[in-house]
Amino acid sequence: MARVSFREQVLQAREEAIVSSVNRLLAQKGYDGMTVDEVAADVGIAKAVLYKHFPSKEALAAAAMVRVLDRAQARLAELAVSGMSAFERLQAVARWTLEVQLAGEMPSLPAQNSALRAALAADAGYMGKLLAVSEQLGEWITEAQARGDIDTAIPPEVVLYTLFARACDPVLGVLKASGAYTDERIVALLLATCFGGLQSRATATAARHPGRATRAAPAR
Amino acid sequence: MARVSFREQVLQAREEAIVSSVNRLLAQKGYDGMTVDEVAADVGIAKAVLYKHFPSKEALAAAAMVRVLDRAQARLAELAVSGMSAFERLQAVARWTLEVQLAGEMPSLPAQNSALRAALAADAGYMGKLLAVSEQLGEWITEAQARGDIDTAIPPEVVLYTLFARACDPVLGVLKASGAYTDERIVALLLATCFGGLQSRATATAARHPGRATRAAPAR
DNA sequence: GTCTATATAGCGATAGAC
DNA sequence: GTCTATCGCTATATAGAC
Repeated sequence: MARVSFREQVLQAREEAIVSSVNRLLAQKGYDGMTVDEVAADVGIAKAVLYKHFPSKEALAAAAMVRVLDRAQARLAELAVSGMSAFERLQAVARWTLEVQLAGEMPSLPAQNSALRAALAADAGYMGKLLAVSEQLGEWITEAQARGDIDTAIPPEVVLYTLFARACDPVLGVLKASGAYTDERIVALLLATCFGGLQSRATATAARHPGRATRAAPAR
Repeated sequence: MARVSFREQVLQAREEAIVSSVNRLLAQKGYDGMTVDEVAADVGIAKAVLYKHFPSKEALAAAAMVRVLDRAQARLAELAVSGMSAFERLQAVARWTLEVQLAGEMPSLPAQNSALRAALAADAGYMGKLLAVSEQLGEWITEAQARGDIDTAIPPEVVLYTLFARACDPVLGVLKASGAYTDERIVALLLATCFGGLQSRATATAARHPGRATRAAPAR
């Protein structure tokens, strides 16, 4: 039957608490900076207990990534029935990732760490979620391109990677640390640079006509 | 006198070899992934000798960063007398950083590592170079904005940070690893997304007229 | 089942031999 | 002056007490 014992509920609640701590610590200090002792102390349990739930530090990171992908999927599901255009949905997703980052809840993993990346690639749950999210976004990207809202000269997967990269763009942290901008303004600025680029619209339009060379190098 | 002994020349040459190795290893494995033993082995000297030249691993990283900033400064000096517009010079700088990254010669430091960041902030050579490069770029940015080539709604320092961030954009590594693009095309694509944004020009122009909401959120 | 205490290993940094 | 050998510390992971 589907009956879940009280004991199992307690265990699951603690697991959630662990993943939540890992998520925040990964956002604050990154993977290499986070220690397992710290996680145990933050959750309020002994390290040995932590290892009863998760077999390794890599598994902890994977669990945190799965949770953030779960949340992303939930946000995608909301947007799917929102009546927004594909382009607006993509912007809304980008905005959401920036807000998660501002809230200090976006786990950051090192770009290059062969052991960790191998562990993540071997995690079926992580890879499945990542694929599902990527496919949904890919659909919206091609739709936005078909409607003429996203530059068709950019391959869809490059658009996808660009959006993923913006979800952990260090510029947000720098702007936040400078203290010169409100959170709202930071989000607006980063969305503008991501979707609109640095170039002014006037220049971009003028560059469409041959004879001038001020436009950014075309994506051949 | 300015006479430099043969011995000192040898020491300086070795120092250059050390920094060169550190630079490449930082680009390959990142700061946390790089070990001092590895550096010594790569240079072909004993670790103790390494510590005669540089007092710590952090100092090694700082030296590598100073060297890359030196090279950036040299490139800026070339561009300053090139006859290009400010906007074109900024694009040329961005292109150069992408090419350095493609060549596997862009050292990558962790975004969050208090000890390392403190050491870098305390390094006068590093901070001086960083300031000099930033100021030169800042001049070009404001000039490009005055000429209407860069969006004036974006504060100059945000443009600066965006360019710095593109110099270590992980998207380049992903595209390179996919093997689906030539180096030239990768550079073209990343320059296009950075300066031109994801949005198509047609949509961007249409959005200038009120009544539609397809443009990226304006930078208020 | 939970915690204390420890095993094990890797890395930054150094002392001492030649 | 250069290298071998090692120290000391930290962090992941585990065994055994209660």
